[in-house]
Amino acid sequence: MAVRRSALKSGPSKATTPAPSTSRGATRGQVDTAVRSGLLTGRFIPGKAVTIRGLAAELGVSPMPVREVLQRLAAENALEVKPNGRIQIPDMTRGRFDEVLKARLLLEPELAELALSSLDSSDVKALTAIDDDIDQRLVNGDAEAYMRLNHAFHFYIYRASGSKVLLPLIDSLWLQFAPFMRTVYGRVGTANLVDQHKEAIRAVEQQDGPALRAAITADITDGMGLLGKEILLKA
Amino acid sequence: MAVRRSALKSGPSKATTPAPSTSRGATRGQVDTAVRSGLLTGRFIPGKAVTIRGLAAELGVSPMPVREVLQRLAAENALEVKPNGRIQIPDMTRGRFDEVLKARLLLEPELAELALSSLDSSDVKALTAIDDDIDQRLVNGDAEAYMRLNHAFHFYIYRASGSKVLLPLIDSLWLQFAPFMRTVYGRVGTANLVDQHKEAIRAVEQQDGPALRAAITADITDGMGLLGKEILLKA
DNA sequence: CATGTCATTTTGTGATCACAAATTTTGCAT
DNA sequence: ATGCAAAATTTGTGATCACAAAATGACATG
Repeated sequence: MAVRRSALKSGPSKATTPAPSTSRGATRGQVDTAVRSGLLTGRFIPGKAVTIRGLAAELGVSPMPVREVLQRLAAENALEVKPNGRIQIPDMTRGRFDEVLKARLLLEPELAELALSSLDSSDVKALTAIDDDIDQRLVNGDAEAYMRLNHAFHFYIYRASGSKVLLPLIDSLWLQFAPFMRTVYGRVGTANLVDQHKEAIRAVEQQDGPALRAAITADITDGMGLLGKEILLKA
Repeated sequence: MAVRRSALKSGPSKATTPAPSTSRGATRGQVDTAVRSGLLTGRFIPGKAVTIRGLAAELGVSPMPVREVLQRLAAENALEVKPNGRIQIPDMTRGRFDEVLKARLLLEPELAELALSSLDSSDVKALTAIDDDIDQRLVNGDAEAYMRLNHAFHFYIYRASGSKVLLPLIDSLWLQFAPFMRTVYGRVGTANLVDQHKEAIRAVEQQDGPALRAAITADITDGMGLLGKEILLKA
């Protein structure tokens, strides 16, 4: 049989270890990071099933840590456990989409404004670097890299807030809409995507709360509202 | 050794089975329901450790389903996995409290208004029944029953929305603040608690969206804002 | 009486197994 | 070919085990 395309381990096995690699929950952390980043970059297709043994084999670990990670992600509504126990990437529906959009608009501008005072000029530089990278990827049509960097941009801001409550909620939202957005980019491409990142960066520079809030709001509306609704109308 | 006080299996083993009891994830569903309701009624004390084997023994099941449920609840920030792997009820801090309050005020009025059109006169009756029950428990000082009923009141409304996104987020928030609120009620009692439930019911009767939103907002502010902040200032 | 050290116990983690349910494939009859 | 039943496979679940790390308690030493 032909080698099945792996949804994980994309690049040449990058040795990045955001999760503890040698301490208590080593393997679980590794699996968690792998699946999460896979979801956020759209390497999982909505509706497709995810099997414990399959993932375990792909990652070269035993089924145990995979079981726990999948349960964990199911609790965050990033995965769906069907009544027969099968686990799959949830399909996006119009209602779900509207709710995610609404929740994002409620929470993300709030957290961005909360983080504003913790961001200084060095952060502006970092954000600018990410945004420049994004512009590069957009013209190249590299949807996966775009999604990863767009996530990095937003969460660079949000994480600065030091939030322990709002941030996980937003995390859950991104995990829910990311796989669907990937399919959207697959249809319309990434070349003519627009974002409000430069406005956001300027707002950070000037420590302008309302402006940052407006930029994030506009960015969400542009990114999700315009594209997503159009696609979903066909369902 | 003396019989240790069990945090679960409170009453005379009520045969309520909200989760599937005979199908695929039977035991896991049972454990999940037990721990969740334990958290929501404040039978777990913040800072206290929760052990897998301990819970498994209490519930008469093997450690396996407990492991998965605890991971699941940790993903919802209802439990905290410390770096050494130990699991405990998170302590409430001032920052966390403010964030939960802020998130509740953003999400709950929104979802209530979203649910409004799905609520009819029969729901008004049900809500009134719950609220009458609450009034009874308040004077009797039954904090645990109060918490359970207050949760039932709010989520009766929220659930009517049919939400699959906002509702889980709010769920997570309640799991986070409930154990702390229980300790608050333990200090100040429940006799002089006030709520805006009757205003909420009237708003539902009249299908008045802004009024319902205002009632929920006021209820959250009264219930958490006033009491909680006072207690937390001592920390 | 305080304090550090060592043995004992507890605890989470990863692995493996057995089993039932569900899916998929196979094979046969129409 | 087409539909259908039965066999074979896959899959999630719960249980148990072995192991290392951590917490706890006992105890000796200052």
